[in-house]
Amino acid sequence: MSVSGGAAQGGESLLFLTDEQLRKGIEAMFFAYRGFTADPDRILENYAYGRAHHRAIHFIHRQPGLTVNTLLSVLGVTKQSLNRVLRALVEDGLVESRVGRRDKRERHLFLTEKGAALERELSDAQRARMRAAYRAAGPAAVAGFRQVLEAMMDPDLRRFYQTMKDGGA
Amino acid sequence: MSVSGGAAQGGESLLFLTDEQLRKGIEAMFFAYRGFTADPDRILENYAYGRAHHRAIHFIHRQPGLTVNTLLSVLGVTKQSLNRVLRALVEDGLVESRVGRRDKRERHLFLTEKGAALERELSDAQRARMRAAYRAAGPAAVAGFRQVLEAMMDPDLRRFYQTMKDGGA
DNA sequence: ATTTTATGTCAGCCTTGTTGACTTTCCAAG
DNA sequence: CTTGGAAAGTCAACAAGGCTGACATAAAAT
Repeated sequence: MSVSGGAAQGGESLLFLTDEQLRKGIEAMFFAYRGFTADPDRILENYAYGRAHHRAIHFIHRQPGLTVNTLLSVLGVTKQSLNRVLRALVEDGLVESRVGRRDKRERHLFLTEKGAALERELSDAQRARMRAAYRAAGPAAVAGFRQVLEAMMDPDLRRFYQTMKDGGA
Repeated sequence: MSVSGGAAQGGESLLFLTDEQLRKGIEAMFFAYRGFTADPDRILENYAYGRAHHRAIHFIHRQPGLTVNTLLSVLGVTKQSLNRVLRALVEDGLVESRVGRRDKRERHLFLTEKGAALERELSDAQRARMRAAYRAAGPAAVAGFRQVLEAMMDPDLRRFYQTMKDGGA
């Protein structure tokens, strides 16, 4: 139940590790994620796309030329599921799929200008909320926010997240 | 695109508000949320339940006796969608639905012992990851984490979140 | 008493996830 | 040069969990 005791422990109180605090953290994640996706979701309704399309567009923008297989593991869905989404985006002219030069089995994905425009619209909205939250909380809180989130990721994804740390492709 | 300039601003640098930093925050949310749901999802596979059941169970545990309508707005789904989930949980004997005493239109929801057991199994797993992340990041980071998440919520949900701040019902 | 509102249920549809089976393309090893 | 296997794509069928619309019943309001 409570964290190895409950009262103050060493030099630092460990009260932030109580079940109650952890529960609040869980709920905070849940509610915040709702807010996090709300604005893009509203925009996507105007096109005939969903969250799945948004995610694909986001990472193609972030790493132009990434392969389908890479995108698959980043998104954590099956190729069949991604394929449906990708096909729609290619047909609609938002994404270009180029056969690999070295390995022609691979398809490298790029946003077209039209795709980039939608990406901008979506990420502008999402960043606006993020910016407001960051500004309200301040730089120290933001650092903590990032630290906790990183610690929460699965190791594989954390590695991926960190390699694309501060630059697109 | 950078934040109102880019260089240091007032007393504090505003570099944490650049588009790059915001993008990293967005990705951190995405990857962390995957980790956040991974453990419960694995457990739920053993029963025939999904994330939707988990969410219902979580909030019924947190506020025993809450009405269907309240749960509806907390979860942000339609009553029809919730109904399907709730019906399964009631039929399987995890949730009890009692007619309201004052207003007999309302149904008040409670976990049975069986429901409470599943709740424990799920939240133990989720809290274990949360605890590890909290411990790794430290109390100051956790405070920041919570601050940013709160700032990211829609106002209505933030109010709800805060009212059930530090005690179930 | 009748109408209106709140609540919950049922039926049917859509998106997006899943598995499984199969083909095509192509690299690389025998 | 042939063959084995990886990468990619396709088709089909299905499940979870969103949605809307129609409807039943209880409570409240007129």
